[in-house]
Amino acid sequence: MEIHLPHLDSVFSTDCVIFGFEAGELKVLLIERNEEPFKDWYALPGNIVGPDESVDAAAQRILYELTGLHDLPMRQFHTFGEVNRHPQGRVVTIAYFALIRIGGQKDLMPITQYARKAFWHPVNDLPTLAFDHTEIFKRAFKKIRAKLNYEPIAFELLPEKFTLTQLQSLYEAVLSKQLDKRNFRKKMLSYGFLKELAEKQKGVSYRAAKLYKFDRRKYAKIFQNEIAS
Amino acid sequence: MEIHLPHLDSVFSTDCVIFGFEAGELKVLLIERNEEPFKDWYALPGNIVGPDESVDAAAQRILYELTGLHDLPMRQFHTFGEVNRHPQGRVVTIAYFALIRIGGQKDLMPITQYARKAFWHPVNDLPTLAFDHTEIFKRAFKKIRAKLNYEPIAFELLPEKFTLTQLQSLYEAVLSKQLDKRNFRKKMLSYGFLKELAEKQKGVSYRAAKLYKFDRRKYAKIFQNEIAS
DNA sequence: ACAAAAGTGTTAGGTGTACACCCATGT
DNA sequence: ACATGGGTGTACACCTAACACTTTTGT
Repeated sequence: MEIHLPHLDSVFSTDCVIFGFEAGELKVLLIERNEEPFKDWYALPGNIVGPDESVDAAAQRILYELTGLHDLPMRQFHTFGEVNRHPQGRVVTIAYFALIRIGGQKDLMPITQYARKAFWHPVNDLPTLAFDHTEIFKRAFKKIRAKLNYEPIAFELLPEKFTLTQLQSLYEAVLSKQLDKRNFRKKMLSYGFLKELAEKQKGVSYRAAKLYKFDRRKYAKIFQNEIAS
Repeated sequence: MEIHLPHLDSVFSTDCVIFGFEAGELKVLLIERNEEPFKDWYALPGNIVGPDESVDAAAQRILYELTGLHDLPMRQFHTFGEVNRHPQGRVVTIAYFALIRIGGQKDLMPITQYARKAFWHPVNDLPTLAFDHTEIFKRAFKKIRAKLNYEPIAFELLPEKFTLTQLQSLYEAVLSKQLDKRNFRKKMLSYGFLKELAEKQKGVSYRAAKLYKFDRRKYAKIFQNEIAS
């Protein structure tokens, strides 16, 4: 076929909004940039998509290069297409989010020189970020707040074994509101996808709480009607 | 600043999934392509985004050029970034959907030669579409089915004045299931955002139904808490 | 013994769902 | 008069939200 695409000096990038939960606070993964533009600024991990990789694959690669994290279940949530969002030219960015356990992957370590460091920052009281990353972050935050109520994303943020109080404090942190302890427990347990373990919490100076884990298999069974589409 | 973006021979496009409701059926707006690739195929209205326009603006322009429709409230819902989705090179597409009243804008008329014609097609029993447009359509359809339950999108599809039976048959068409008439009416009216008009249906050979219209102002008042973010 | 968090039930109000008949109108 | 869709109420099951005290454990 002899027809060619128009040449446009345009590129796409991906930006990743990675959430974690630590010390009762919701946090987001930032990098300190080591390249122009916005050198020395804080930013979301993001970079240009290569010509021979899918956007989904690029998001994985770029996150790895900038933070050392790999194989996260990232989900695209919005594409930002304003003409002047990047100072050097036309860059449309496809934004992704993911939620992870901070404890599990503590080794944040940029692989390339684009980032000087990668670190967790509480979502409240974020500094101004490079590019339009503040806007991107806000949209992601809004998205996960909404999803918390109808998808089991909370368990991606918690350790594999957790107490009901930890689960509740995560909900409270994300939603920014207090919840009733009895109602919260009743409701969570009523779903039937939490598996009570024989084990208990250790190393606390008060009555140890039962540990639970999220039973993905049961969840799938319970909600298969909704998932079918 | 002397730094330049890498040159990549890549472009972005937008594709629009426009839904309409007519004769008790949900329909989608297609074009018949008049250019390679996929000349003579049916496709969603879509084309390349220009270098100096935002992606949102491009979606409006392109829809207008291919179908004659303008100023629709289009909403981005997903970006398709596979490497080989376009036979001529790397094209990432940002997909939009909108819902409109078919009656109001009957004059479908391509402005450019890219499309030979534009027409409504029932969503059930769609032919195979160009590119990955079948996949794009499916995702849009899934999205509006979900949204129907928590956003007032139904009223974008109906004429300004409608009967409760029309509203119900729209819900039934989109969700592909029967609803209980009494419960449906009770629920809709209980929201308080439907304004009962003095007027009645005309030209029917049976008891004429009351006409209602969607009161956007009341809706906003009722749901301002949810909308606030 | 005290401090700290774990754990536990009941009630009242509201919401979703199932279900069947008479009414108004045009022909 | 008849055919067609318009319009209406009740009962039961379930879910939500409000609310406070006892129990366990480590120090």
